[in-house]
Amino acid sequence: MGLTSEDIERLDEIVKRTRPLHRGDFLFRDGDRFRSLYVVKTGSVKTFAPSPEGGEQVLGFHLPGEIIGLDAIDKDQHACSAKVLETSAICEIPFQRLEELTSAIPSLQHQMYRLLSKEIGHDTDMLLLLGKKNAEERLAAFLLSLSQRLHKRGLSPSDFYLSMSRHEIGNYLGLAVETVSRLFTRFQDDGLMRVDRKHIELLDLPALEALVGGNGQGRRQNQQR
Amino acid sequence: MGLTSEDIERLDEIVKRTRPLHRGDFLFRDGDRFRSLYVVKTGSVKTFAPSPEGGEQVLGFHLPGEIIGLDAIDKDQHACSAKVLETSAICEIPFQRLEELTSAIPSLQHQMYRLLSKEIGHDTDMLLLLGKKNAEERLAAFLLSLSQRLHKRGLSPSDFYLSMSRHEIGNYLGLAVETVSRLFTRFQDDGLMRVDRKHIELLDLPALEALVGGNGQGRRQNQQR
DNA sequence: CGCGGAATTGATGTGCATCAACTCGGGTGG
DNA sequence: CCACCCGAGTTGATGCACATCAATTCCGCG
Repeated sequence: MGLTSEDIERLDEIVKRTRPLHRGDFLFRDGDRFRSLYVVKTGSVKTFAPSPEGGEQVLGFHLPGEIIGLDAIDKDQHACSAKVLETSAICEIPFQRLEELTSAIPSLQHQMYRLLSKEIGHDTDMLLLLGKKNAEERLAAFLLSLSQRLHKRGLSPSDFYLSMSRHEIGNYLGLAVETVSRLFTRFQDDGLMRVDRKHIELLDLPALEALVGGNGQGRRQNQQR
Repeated sequence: MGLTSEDIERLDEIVKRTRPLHRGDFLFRDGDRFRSLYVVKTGSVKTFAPSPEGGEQVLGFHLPGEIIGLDAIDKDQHACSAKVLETSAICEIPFQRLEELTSAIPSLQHQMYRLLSKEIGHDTDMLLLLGKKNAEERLAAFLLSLSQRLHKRGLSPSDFYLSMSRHEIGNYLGLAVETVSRLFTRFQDDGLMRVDRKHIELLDLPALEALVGGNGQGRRQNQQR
């Protein structure tokens, strides 16, 4: 990716390692001044924004290797909160230092642009999910997303623990808790997965993929031609 | 914003002015190699992505002053298409040239980060909209968004023409065409607005704002505490 | 002037939210 | 160490918002 080992070292120097955080801890809260980006090393974090009516919208679940806080650069202030879901190790990257560094290292600047751009791409995927998919497709997509992201980090793509509640999953996917619960049992009955409390085993990845995309007749699609 | 007039001039030099484009023209298509960002000077553009089932998801409508293509930086390839909705003037900014410039001008780099970050913020708003709002709130939010963006460009915030079809609005908001149509007539009956074909007059901005946020009892909210 | 797609309007169906009741674990304090 | 409690999760019954289906009207345009 065009970074020399010397570059990496310079980047490494500005990263702060923080001691492990625990379930319920906040990385930052909605309204806080923006100072740093955060990278999950181990564990998981959820981000969420308040909605006008007093509820909240879960914006994402962040797994190892993923970065948090990019949306706050614009207003120099966080518009969402980040809460740790389980004991986690998080690195902090002071943004101002990072900006100085990216000015000096073009390839690092390019990486930053890509990172920000990728985040936009993810959001786009979620828009498609929320705008056009039915409940079944949403949950399947969610499970596959977790699976793929864990796999990328060398973890099992088919056997893992959910660090978030059904309520949080439902909120994230725009579904009621009950719907999430029912779908878990349905998927299990159909032999697609095994569910025991927080423990998930995906038994038939291809079938889940077929559910998300190919759409063996899901929702009569929202009037797309 | 920290840019000297000399900086501006340098930026200006790399911008290409293109001759006016017309309804139906593409700025780029899904799959095209990424080369440039585009800025709408006058007119409007819609971006949309194919969905697996062959339909499409409208990702956004872009008005004067707004930038298009940021999501393509990551993969160096466009993941969506951009189609001109009405006769429009569009500027093209070759991204590679821009990157060279932002390397040299820290404050310009900062602006770029902010721009990308802001885009993420917009997407976040849409996620909240699609995940938590009912049809009425979505359409009200859509109208207010147009109103505010036009106003920012010195145009009337309460009297304008829609360059997109009801179908496209519905697609964007995750609603059926018929629902959009019915809501327009309902809003009109309630004295919130006047609708004549593509011509829109917003008669009661405060009431529309109340619909979006304050929620005088919209949908019994999706189980938020 | 007549065609065809866009928009409106009405009737009907349904996916999922909501309401309600019950179960299950896991943590706590006696 | 166990009885209790309480929030999380499951399961079932019901209702509603919005999609879908079906006509009809309305321009825009050749």
